[in-house]
Amino acid sequence: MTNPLQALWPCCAGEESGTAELFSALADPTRLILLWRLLQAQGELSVSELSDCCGIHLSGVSRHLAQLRQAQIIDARKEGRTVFYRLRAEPLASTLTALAEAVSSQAQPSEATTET
Amino acid sequence: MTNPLQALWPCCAGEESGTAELFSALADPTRLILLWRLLQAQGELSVSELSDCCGIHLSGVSRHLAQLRQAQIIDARKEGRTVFYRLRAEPLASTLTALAEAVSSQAQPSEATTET
DNA sequence: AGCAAATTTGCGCATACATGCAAATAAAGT
DNA sequence: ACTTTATTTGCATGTATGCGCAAATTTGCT
Repeated sequence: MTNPLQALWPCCAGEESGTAELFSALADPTRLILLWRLLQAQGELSVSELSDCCGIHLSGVSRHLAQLRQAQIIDARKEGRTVFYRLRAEPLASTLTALAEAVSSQAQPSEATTET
Repeated sequence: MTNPLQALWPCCAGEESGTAELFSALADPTRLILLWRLLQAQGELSVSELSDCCGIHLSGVSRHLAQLRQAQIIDARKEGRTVFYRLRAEPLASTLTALAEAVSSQAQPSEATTET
């Protein structure tokens, strides 16, 4: 692998580019709302609770959560007939940080970047 | 806007969720390769140069670059008949960092997470 | 067993996206 | 003017994605 960006995200089975999978999971307004809700909650929320905040059918919410879960961004815990989801900080935070550092290490034109 | 996650990414015209647009731009293996190439280059690269590293047609590369450009992740500069692209560090790096902090502030149950 | 609640899954549909190819621009060079 | 080079854009196509609705599944209650 000549491309560390591709490998930044260690999750996602045997995919070609795990990082792309991570960003795909984050690339939807509804999923961002769900993540934000989980962030606010500072803990677990059920599918029903989560579905209150986004204007789509509950089945859709369930699918979105499954997607986030598969991307290892959130965790699920089943208690009785309800399923509780919670945000999983790592390795999300570390990956984003690493990415930020990689980006800023470059185009940060300390000098010598004579543009137009 | 009750959702800071949606507003984290200030670019992208009048879109509903700029952050989702940002991640959409990053959610493709080819585009990640291009970004990595620009990172390595530590400067500008032309479309032709960029297209060497990813296995798709040059026209596709051009489209991907346009997408990254519209997402304000890269900048373009035209010199003669060639167009040079370069990575734009900000606000990408800041946004990723902010996101990482938001995420780690929560599920990191180390201590001090005394919520509101 | 029978019923109700919480969640997931199958299906169909509409829309978005990535891609290659060929044509269109744009800018030089002859 | 004609030709060559660099890049973009139109078009067609196959594939992925988000959605609602209804049915299936799982679990708890009586």
